[in-house]
Amino acid sequence: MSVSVKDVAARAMVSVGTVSNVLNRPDKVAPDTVTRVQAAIVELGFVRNDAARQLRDGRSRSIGLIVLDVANPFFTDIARGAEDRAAEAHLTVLLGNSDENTARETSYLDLFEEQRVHGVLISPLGDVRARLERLRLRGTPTVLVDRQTDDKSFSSVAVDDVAGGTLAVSHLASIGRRRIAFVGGPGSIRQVADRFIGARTAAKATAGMTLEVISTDALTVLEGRAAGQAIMAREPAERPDAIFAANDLLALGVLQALNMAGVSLVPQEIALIGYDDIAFASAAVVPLSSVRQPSELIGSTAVDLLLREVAGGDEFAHEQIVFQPELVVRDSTAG
Amino acid sequence: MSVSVKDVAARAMVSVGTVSNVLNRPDKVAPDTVTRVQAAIVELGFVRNDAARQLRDGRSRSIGLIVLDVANPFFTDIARGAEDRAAEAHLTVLLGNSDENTARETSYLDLFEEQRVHGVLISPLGDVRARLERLRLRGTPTVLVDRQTDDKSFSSVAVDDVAGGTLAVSHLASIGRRRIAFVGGPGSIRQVADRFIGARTAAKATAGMTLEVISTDALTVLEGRAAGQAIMAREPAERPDAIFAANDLLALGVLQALNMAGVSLVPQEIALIGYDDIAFASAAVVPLSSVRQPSELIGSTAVDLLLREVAGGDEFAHEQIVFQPELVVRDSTAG
DNA sequence: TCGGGCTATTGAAACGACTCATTCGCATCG
DNA sequence: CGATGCGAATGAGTCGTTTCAATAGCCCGA
Repeated sequence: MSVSVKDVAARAMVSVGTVSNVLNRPDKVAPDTVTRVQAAIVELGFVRNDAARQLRDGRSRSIGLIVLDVANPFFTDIARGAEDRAAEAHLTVLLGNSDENTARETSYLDLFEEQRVHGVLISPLGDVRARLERLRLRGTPTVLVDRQTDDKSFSSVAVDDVAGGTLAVSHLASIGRRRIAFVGGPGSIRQVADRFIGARTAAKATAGMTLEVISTDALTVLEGRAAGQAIMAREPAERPDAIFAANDLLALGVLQALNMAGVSLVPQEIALIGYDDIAFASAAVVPLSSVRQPSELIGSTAVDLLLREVAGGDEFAHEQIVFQPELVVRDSTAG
Repeated sequence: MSVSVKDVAARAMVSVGTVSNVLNRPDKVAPDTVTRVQAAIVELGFVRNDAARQLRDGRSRSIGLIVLDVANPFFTDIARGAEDRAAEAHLTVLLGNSDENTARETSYLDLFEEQRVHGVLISPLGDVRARLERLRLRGTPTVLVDRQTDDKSFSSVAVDDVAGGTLAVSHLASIGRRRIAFVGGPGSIRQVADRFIGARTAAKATAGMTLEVISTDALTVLEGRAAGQAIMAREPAERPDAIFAANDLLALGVLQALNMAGVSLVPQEIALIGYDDIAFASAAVVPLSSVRQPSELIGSTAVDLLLREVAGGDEFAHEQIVFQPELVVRDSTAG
């Protein structure tokens, strides 16, 4: 059925070893032999069988990436950064979407383990530490993405979410807002928790500021809309005068809800700021203020760290890289 | 290093064949043997090596999906639909992003071929027919996504883009617009070409309607913004009174540009309609009218067709499925 | 007690590429 | 003319799983 090195060897009248050499170290083979073998390859339409290669050297040429939500441009940007850097190292990225669901997260880890993946990049959801330790014992290193570890046992690439939260709420304070609502959840997601901590810090530092939490079940446009509707259901006096949403998807949802109410409340009545600065933020009903993270850079850096771990072996000092977020002010927090 | 069936067999004091049977047909094995083997598996932390399985049965348990742009929510939706359906059949989806770039497209096809992928779903860019024929000869069927074939030699799932184009422009006509601009490109992308054809048809059917083309190099927010700026650079009298953008990303970009100009021109001066109805369309500065496609359904249907081809063997009658698009009217074409 | 009919288990072969110790052929040198 | 050195080519063995024909063991009926 499928053409194998053996067929190529037969046709070129050389041994399989030579074919393999032509494929992998052509300089070790006499020029005319190379030509002959390559001709045979073309004539027969030979294509390497990756499974056989993988079997032989015990690991695949892919790295697994598990993100919380592919529908979130922040993560597709990370994926793109990772993919580009991986391609330079002749590696492929397998993209898994945990969808903020631990079962899916686990099932992707299972898959990656069966595939003997080169390494794993993960934006973890549940408590996967034990799992990752096991992978490491097997020789598959992990880099945590968008998350710092408490201990130093893993490499990680993250953005300082506490600082980001502070950035957002300080900004709201600076435009005179005092009754802040934090929209986000579940709190088990570390990014959400940290952004809230940062927000709380800033709130405490501001005289007369109150901070309430409106919690959501996921970081999606839909959940944001629900939160926005809950706010609009209140008496106007009971509403916050500023909202900090844990990410842009939520913020856009909130914005939709506030706008469906008819009058345009943002930013006069209610200021709104999101997080991630996805491409759509600037195109929103009211261009959205946000906290920008260097997403592609996160992805490519994660791959760099991973490759370093792969090369370094066990006795590698894990590295924790933390980027700083950046405030982006637009109309939604004007005045 | 890695634990193999052999180790499990030794520990459970059975043969490797029996371990394999426990893994694949536990009903053929005596109950207490099953228990013993499973215990050994847990104790040793055995995980199947996928490469070896693939090598054995000649193909992987993945299907390859090549899309034009992962940053476009339309395609991530398709991917999600495909992934869910594939998971039901215990298959994985490898997502490749051609980025509207034939070199990348080819390189993903190479990769999938080396991986002996189960089948390929592709939203083709260049002329890949020959390539796909070759894959088919190797036993790897293809389903074209978001594209109908001219001949009937491939299965395909598509949406009637000509109808969609007509839908959009007829709608613009119905709200009294006559000087239409079509923003889109490159024309080599079939979706773009078809939507334009549909637009032209509708334009011709409308008395006094003119249709100009403002062409772009890609279907991105950035390109859309450039097109919008080009329009704003004109004398107001020279500007169109309605814009049909080939997709929502472009439309959002155009919208940004028109809005940066300060005054809010949409929809009074210029009506705007996009295509795809991505989730962000309704959250735009001016909620965007669009033409909706059933994206997740496209993805899952494509996998269905693919599986049918895999099962059906060579003598399978290829199926062409065409969905109808649907007009979604929002503020950007109000009045 | 022997044989037939079961079920449970075995173990070797096969999948395809890669590696590496070995061999081959040839030219150069003493 | 034999020894030495060197580049080129070889081919068996390996990776881990699955398959399948063959075997082992067992019970039951004749």
